[in-house]
Amino acid sequence: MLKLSNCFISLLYRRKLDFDHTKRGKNTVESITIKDIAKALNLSTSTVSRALRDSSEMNLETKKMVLEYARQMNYSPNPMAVSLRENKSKAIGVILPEIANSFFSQLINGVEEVAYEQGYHVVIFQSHESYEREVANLKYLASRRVDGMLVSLSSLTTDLHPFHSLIEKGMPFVFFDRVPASEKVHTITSDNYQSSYNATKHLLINGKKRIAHLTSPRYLSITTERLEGYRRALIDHDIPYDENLIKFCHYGGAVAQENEQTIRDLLSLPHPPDGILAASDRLTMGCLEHLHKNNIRIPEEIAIVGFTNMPVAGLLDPPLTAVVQPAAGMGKRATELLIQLIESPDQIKGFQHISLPSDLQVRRSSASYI
Amino acid sequence: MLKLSNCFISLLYRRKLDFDHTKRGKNTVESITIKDIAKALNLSTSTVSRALRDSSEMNLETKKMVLEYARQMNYSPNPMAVSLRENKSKAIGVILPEIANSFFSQLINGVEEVAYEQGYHVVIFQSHESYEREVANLKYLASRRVDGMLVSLSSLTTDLHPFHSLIEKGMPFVFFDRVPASEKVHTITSDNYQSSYNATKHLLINGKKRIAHLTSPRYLSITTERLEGYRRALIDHDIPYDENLIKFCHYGGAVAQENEQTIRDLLSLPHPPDGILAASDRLTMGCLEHLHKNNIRIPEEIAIVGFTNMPVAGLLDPPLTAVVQPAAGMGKRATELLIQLIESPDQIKGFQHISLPSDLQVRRSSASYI
DNA sequence: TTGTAGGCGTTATCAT
DNA sequence: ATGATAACGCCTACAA
Repeated sequence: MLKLSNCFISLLYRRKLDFDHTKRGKNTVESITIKDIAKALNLSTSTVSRALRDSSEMNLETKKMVLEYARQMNYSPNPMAVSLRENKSKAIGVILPEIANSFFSQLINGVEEVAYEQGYHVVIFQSHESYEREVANLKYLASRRVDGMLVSLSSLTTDLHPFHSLIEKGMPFVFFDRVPASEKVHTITSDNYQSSYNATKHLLINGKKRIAHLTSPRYLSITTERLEGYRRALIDHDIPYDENLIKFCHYGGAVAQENEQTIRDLLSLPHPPDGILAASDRLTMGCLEHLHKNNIRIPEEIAIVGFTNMPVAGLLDPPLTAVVQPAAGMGKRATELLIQLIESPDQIKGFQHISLPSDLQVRRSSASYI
Repeated sequence: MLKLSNCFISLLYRRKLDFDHTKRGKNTVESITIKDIAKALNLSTSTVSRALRDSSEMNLETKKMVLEYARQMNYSPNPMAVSLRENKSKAIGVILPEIANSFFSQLINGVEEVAYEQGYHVVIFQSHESYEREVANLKYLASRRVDGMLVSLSSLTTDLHPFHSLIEKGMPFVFFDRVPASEKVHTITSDNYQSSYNATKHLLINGKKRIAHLTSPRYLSITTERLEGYRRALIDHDIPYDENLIKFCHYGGAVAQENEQTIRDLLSLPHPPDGILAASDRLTMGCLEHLHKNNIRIPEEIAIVGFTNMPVAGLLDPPLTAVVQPAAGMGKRATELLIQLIESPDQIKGFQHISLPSDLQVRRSSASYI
């Protein structure tokens, strides 16, 4: 039986000097391997491996010794070797429009929470609302062999072929928020129809009669769902639906110029709106900025309700009525589902379509009495 | 010479069915390997490898054939195998307090831009201002064998040993924004002293005489630098430095309760401040919220200047005078330096300390005439 | 109970 | 010009 001394620890991560048989990456941090442990304890690598995997078919003494030594040496298995063997990377790829956005960064928080808990790491890519970059990210993540992907589509994505071809090849996918219209993918969304209905109804109840809807491109399903909620609320309150009041923004708000132009168009209508329902952070802020610039009183002349997760909504001028989506919750649910798809796909029958409730936070931008 | 038919493409990512000699991860996406190419073209793996690496010592015809086939099959090398062999992961670890924060998410944008350009991927971890989580992330990233790390310290970090021990073992590190006071690390910061000096001077010029400074814990170097700028501006304007007006927030603004209490303490001083310089998003918003709640007029009763990168600063009530840090630029510079440290450390002599200029955007919260 | 051998995908070295 | 081999670190079927 070997006696283990504490000085073992000092060997940890030593740089190997006997290292010239091949030109490897220099200046890399070297860690202890199973082979090192085996050598040190006069065992074979398989025995060490067994001990570390806590096999039952072995001498308890040996196992204890190995585990103790490994602990002292701060051993941790080389993830690259494990990945290579298992043909999985324990990594999840995330593709979304941008992270400098309250909604998406909260979403990522939810993703990370679940992922790290389950031993996955998260690799984040931004499409910046560009279809090309989205597809490039997709390819790169596939080539990096991530175990699964979470995606929120760019506002410009219409061709879903690249996604479907990966799905067919067996890559697990879950879409959230900006999901494809197709029924044949897993999706996590917030209750777009209902929250849009409620927001519109709220404006109507506050006496607004010409409510504009500023939204993302029409081929996104969140757009059509929100539009439908908006439309239904109008119908339920006997207000005519006017197509001139619906503005689809190609870049989903990412391009300031487009926002500016759209809002200007809206305000210069022969019969301009007295209320606006804006479908994203950017669109909402664009509105606010433009109304400020033109000294239009909010909500008296024009009321605003915006989809936004910004924590400062209440500190804006005026305090902003907001549809707050359960971003972190959506990230968590999506990740839970994805990991299930990765680890036990047979348990999941059919395609999941999960919808979580949003929260309408009423403030002064839509209700002058507050 | 083999003739290549287009149907090769359909083989891509096929699921291998002859796959029972060992229990591998099921349901994984299988990709084409060098071995597959070799078999298909009746070559050895070494020849294929050589062709793919564009070796000059080989038949041009063969090379062309291999490359064409690989292209058709959409071959991409298995990064796990490459990593294992090269003992490097082409991954950069990032640890920072939180991503749901304009400054940090812009910082990440900068990091990603450079990293992906250079073929690295970025793995992001949040400390959520907890020292324990920070250290746990550090260990995890080390065990994942990232090639280098970018770190912005949690507000509670005082013990830098875990970092230094990794640095000694050869792990490349670059700190940004919240950097250790030590001279013996690479750092990227904004010009904390100067921007704080300018902001304070701006308040003084606008007639404020009792300026409070709401800031992060005192052992962070950004705190001492900003404090020094503030102090110097007071001295230069013959205003006495009053310790009661300096409030260090243990959690750097992350805990709303602490912010609230701190601001309340400040306002209930026998001689309360008429101006506040707040050192972070959270602290600034905490102030704003509290002043709103108590109907204190900004800037007449109390003026505010805040360090913040929020794009909506100008839409707040009142529009907020902001010290805007070059977040994306800091991320880029940090990543460039880190990649240099990883790939050619010999080129870098001594420790780099890069400081980038901030921008003071004057709005109504500090200047009633605007 | 433990050791040996082979393989995951890639590439450098040596041999042909 | 090309092929065989070994090695990166880990795991496991099989042999001892």
